[in-house]
Amino acid sequence: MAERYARRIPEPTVVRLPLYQRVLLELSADGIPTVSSAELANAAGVNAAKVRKDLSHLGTYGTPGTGYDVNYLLGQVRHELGLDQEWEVVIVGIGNLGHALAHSQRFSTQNFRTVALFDVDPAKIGKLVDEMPVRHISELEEVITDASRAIGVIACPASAAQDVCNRLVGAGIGAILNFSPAILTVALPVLLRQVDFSVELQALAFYIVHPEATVGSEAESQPPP
Amino acid sequence: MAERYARRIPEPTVVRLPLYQRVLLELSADGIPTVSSAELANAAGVNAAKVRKDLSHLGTYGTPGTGYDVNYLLGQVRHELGLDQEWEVVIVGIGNLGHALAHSQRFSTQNFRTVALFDVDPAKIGKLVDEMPVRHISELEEVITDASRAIGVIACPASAAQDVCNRLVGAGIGAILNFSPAILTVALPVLLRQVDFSVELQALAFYIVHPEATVGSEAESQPPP
DNA sequence: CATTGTGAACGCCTTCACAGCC
DNA sequence: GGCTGTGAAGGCGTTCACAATG
Repeated sequence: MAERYARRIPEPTVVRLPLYQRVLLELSADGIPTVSSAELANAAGVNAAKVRKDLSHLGTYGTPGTGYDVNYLLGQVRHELGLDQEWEVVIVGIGNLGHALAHSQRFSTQNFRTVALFDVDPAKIGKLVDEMPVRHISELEEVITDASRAIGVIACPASAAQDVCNRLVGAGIGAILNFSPAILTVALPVLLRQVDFSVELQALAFYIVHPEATVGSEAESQPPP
Repeated sequence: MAERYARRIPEPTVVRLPLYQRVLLELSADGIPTVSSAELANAAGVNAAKVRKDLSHLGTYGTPGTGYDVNYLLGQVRHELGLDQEWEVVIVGIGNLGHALAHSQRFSTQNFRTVALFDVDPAKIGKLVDEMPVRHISELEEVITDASRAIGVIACPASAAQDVCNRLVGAGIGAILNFSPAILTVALPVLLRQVDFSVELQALAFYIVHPEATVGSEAESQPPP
């Protein structure tokens, strides 16, 4: 089946697809054959209209009166997310966080495979983490095979992040996930996403200080009969 | 100076404030007295109009023709984020990630102070991590003093996350930062934010598979003379 | 004269609501 | 009858562009 052409999927939808995927995975494991948008919405913590609109971007996979076939929809969502192929991940910066990421089940499941660990600290190089040797960053280019389809994870201090980023880009990496609090600059064709713990913490503090600014919960509640 | 009343700040702005705060901190450390919205925007990786609109939500702190006074604006932003007071953080789940977070400089700087570590694993309890003993979750209530102003960090496996969440809410915690991939349900008055590595990874994979869906970079480029 | 603050225009996502289908 | 898919409406944040200002 060929790709449908050029439907652009809104980025908020892209970020919710992994949620749906996870819920569908559980439903599938439980042997549940179909879900309605309302059930899926409830499990994912969003509302039903959003689920239907989101899924409509992928195609017409639902059955009126019945809902969605769990396994079929799961396959479609996984295909859309590229989870039916394998992704190589390299982690740069094997401090506490890099260590945690390297161990993480979540990185290794879902067809993301950590293929290399890098650092600059001579004391760390050569050590085995999760049965993988920690290498010096300079070996980056040698280790990655299909760089344009590999994902680089930056878990080093902010001060080194831009340099690491440049090296990753230089090696032709396709996408970067940056866990450092540095604001990185990359040439446009390289994908870049940011995960920043302290931003989340500070946002929480803001909303504690400003309860009136809190936005309502998303999840749907039972409407009165 | 009393709070201005009931200006609601959009959540995208709230999330950008920590970015500005960080940039301003650096500028201040470098002894730079003023910034324009364009400079601040460039350093934060957003555009100038957004910076001005964001800051206008806090008040009228800029000077036409000059820009913003770095130290004054920094103080205002920090006040708005509640960073001029201290925040107690408890971490639940001292696996690799919890360990990393406990060690993290970022959690301890910025007036976020980790005050307790919890787990259920008897093998971990009593161990010292960062000079702090790991306690059993059952001690949660005893350890937290002003729970409503404390932030609970969930770093345990997804399977235990809802239970931990319930305990945190039961102890009267004010806000929760959830690093597990579980979708949590809480009573409304409790603030909840989610950080999910695998979602980010899957989003990156999506955009590698669908280059045409990529949204353009935010940063401003030099306009031609 | 550089730069802010902000109404207004715009674009985009969310929500509604219902026709259509099983 | 239950539920999907979707046009239309609505809401909200972003961007524009310019009058106001030190």
